[in-house]
Amino acid sequence: MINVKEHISQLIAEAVGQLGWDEAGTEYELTEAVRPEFGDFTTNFAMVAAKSLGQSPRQIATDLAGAIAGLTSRYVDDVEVAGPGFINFRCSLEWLYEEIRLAVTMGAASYARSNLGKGQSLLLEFVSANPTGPLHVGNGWWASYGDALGRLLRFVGYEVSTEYYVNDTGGQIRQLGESMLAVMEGREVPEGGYRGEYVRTMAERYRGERDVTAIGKFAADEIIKVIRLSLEELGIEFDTWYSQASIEESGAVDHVISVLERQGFIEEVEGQKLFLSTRFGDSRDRYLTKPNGDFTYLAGDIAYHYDKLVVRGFEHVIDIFGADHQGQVPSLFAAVEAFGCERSRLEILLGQMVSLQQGGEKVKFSKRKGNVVDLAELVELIGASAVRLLSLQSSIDRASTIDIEQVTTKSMENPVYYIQYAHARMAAIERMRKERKIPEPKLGEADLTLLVHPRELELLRVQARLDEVIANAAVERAPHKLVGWLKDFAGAFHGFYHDCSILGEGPEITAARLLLVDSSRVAIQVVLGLLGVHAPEQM
RNA sequence: GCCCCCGUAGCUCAGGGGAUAGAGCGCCGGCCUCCGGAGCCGGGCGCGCAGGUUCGAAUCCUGCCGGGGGCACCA
Repeated sequence: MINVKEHISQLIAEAVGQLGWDEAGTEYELTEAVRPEFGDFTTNFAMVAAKSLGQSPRQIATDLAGAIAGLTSRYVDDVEVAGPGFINFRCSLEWLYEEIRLAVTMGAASYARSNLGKGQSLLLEFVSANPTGPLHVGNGWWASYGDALGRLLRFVGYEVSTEYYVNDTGGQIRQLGESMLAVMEGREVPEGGYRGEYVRTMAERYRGERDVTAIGKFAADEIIKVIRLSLEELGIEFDTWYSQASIEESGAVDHVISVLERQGFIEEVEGQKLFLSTRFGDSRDRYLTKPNGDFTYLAGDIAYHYDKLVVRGFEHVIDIFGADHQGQVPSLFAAVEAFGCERSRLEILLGQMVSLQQGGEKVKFSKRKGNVVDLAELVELIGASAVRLLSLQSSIDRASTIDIEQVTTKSMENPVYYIQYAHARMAAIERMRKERKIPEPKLGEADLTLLVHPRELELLRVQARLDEVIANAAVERAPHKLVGWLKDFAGAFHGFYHDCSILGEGPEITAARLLLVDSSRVAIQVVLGLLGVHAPEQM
């Protein structure tokens, strides 16, 4: 079994050689044709090489197409020049049937896998919301993104660990403790404190000492349990939960500061440690300690990254931040460089802000009751699959607005049903096959060349794109491209299902179509799995 | 003031150097004696503005306009 595109690339290389052109380094593209009359694949070779060959694109294309046509190929039926100098390849349908064989023999566990990552170890940190309250819908959006990205990178051959960095120390936790103490003593919650219902609930359950630090720790631990649970309900589990407090207690922060000091990147200013991050392109130097001697947040974060890159030694580290944290990006990169790591080993992905509205009205992410801003509530309402697919539809580079009303009441706007329905139909066909006692088709016996209906071919074409879609989504850290593929694929399947009777047109065509359905099912399961969306047997 | 992201159809968003820019929703019409109609088919003078690079720009560069987010010894 071969990859047609590689095959065509070889033909091009061979033809170029025959023509005596020295164009080995030409960065041309070989892409799927955008329209049927352009064949199956297209290359822009002639346009790209025009300058260095000193000939017109049309002339180059004509010569090259002629040379390629002289080569024998099992897959390429026809080569022609079109437009400004495109070379279009028309292929026999065999390459599409190969896709069925691949999918059916490999199954959902290995079909479309690759080894782009070459086993590189990678730490993916995401969500990391402060344990001062339950997760809101916005957290869930990025959580789905991070989880899908992790699955995707694992699928293409990275050795991925996922991690949640727990900010279980510092001012916000103290604030949380003070808010709870105030509730317990019947006082007004202090300015800037936490006043959600959950604070009251925890206060009622607390039995320990009336000490702000102890209470804060208790509360953070309780909230982490809640967070963990709502993530699990979304289908997300982390390999590790990494405690900020533990880093500070272990002396790792002191250690990393001494590392920076030895390199001469720390200056003492009135007893405070100042990291000279401007030397590494930051817009200002950053304090690592406060006047009272406490570490700043950045100090802990630097120690945390030192731990990831140096102590634990991950080859590559990805952080997913909200755009509201972009300010810390230059400082972190400065620190990474200062403690002696290649900048490129750290990758920070910024998700643009997620906001909520309810029937046109903006809704604040307040922790008050009433609005469905709580992630767990939304998951309960529309299900994990719907939440995940909804959040994975668009790029994280775009600030998105979630309309609670639209998402919850007019759920037809959610493509999850359309996509899952395609899978449920595939499963239904299999049930019907058994019910009608139609024999299970065998790859070696069935005649796949019976699959010539435009709907069948369209379905296979979409499926054949999957490799590239996955690779692209992984490289661009863009799992939403998988959703785009799913929509196309589900659409192609529904069209096929509508126009082609699978079980009713005689045993030969039935066998071929059943294999096509099997193949489709493998493909869709792979992608649903990457997104963490359930593939239902029936709906 | 400086930095990051985004302006694509009425709305929500894909496409991010290639040949005629797409989908969903909404709106208007069709399609079930037949494997699930949560489906299928048809209906669309839309890339914020102005320059530039290129054989070719929605896509890359510059400027402007508009929206979001940053610019802490907070987290």
